[in-house]
Amino acid sequence: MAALAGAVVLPGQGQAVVHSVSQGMALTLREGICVFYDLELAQIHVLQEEGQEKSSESKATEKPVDRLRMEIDRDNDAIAFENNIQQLSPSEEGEGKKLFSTVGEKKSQSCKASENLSELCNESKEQEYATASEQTVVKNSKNLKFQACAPRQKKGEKEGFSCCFCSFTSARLSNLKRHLRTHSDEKRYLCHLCPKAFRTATLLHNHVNTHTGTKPYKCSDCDTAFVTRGELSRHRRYKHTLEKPFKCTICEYSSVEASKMRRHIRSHTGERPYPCDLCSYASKDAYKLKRHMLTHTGEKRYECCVCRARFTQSGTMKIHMLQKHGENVPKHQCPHCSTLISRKSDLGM
DNA sequence: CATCTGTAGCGCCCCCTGCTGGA
DNA sequence: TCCAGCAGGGGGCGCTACAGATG
Ligand SMILES: [Zn+2]
Ligand SMILES: [Zn+2]
Ligand SMILES: [Zn+2]
Ligand SMILES: [Zn+2]
Ligand SMILES: [Zn+2]
Repeated sequence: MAALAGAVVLPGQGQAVVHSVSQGMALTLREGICVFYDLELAQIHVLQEEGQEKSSESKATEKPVDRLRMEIDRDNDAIAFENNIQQLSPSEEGEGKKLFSTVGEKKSQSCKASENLSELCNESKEQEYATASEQTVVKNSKNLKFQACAPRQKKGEKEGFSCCFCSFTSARLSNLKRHLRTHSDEKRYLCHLCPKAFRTATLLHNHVNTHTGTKPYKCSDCDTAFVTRGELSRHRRYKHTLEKPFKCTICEYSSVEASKMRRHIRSHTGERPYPCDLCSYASKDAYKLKRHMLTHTGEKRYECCVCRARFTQSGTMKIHMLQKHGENVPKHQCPHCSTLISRKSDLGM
């Protein structure tokens, strides 16, 4: 298809990573379709804030903040555990705006903070490394607190158990208990191949599989395999079922992933949540900002394997390959004369 | 309780496209 | 005119974190 000049295989393109493409199979997305409603300002604002927060987080990559938040978390734990579970009236999500609203309220909680834990955890903590299959317990004083945290089911209202740290509610006590762990920094499942730690055995198992290359979930339609079921499911939607649950209400665009829809929505709103620290540029997309940063550093990650010329973007190098080193590279012919132009964009004048 | 199953989200990288300005 | 720089919109995947439901 398309693929300018066909699928030209570029011999070892510099440092570019070549991803294998897969193909696929069939499966049904059970749930309905999530519609992105017309830019309700409120929601957009939520998104925006979230985006900014994220951008600063991601580009900062420093830990100080996280450490700070972790400490705050610890304190909260200490305090909040007494108050414990509360009954909250959920009733949050409206039906349709669902996605946006969930997105909006999602990040909330300081749950995040507990995520960069692995790095902190693995430093000291006498960890007895677990084998791939089994796991050992890392001593963590926090456990005790949790044990003491006896959830109480409030009277009347909606029955269910609510978390006192966030808006989470569950009809099952067991799920609430499990949820509570997300507010702690405890990660008792240790990888024996790297310093990472996880909260659940499944998580560790999946992680270890990424080390070993074990991919239990094979696509029946194309032989591509994945570490998790979710990856396989997504792959099938992309390659085989073509299900795109997320629909834009402003245009015809639809996507397989919610994050793609959010990215797309920004093309409508013009929102640019990822500002550059060094200039006035701001991006709608985190990766675009990263790419932009290369213009400040001068880094040229892509090298032509033939002439060693270096380029800032993989696409630019690819074009270079075609124009300079490609045989029978189709040139674009000017519709008005017989001139052959190597670049379509140069046809414009 | 552990486990299965499915989703949410972030990140990474690629693709293609189109414009721009200097050589 | 050529060509590299560089931004916009989007596809596809890697991996982690969780929630609902079950045994
Ligand atoms: Zn497949
Ligand atoms: Zn590991
Ligand atoms: Zn749209
Ligand atoms: Zn900049
Ligand atoms: Zn070259």
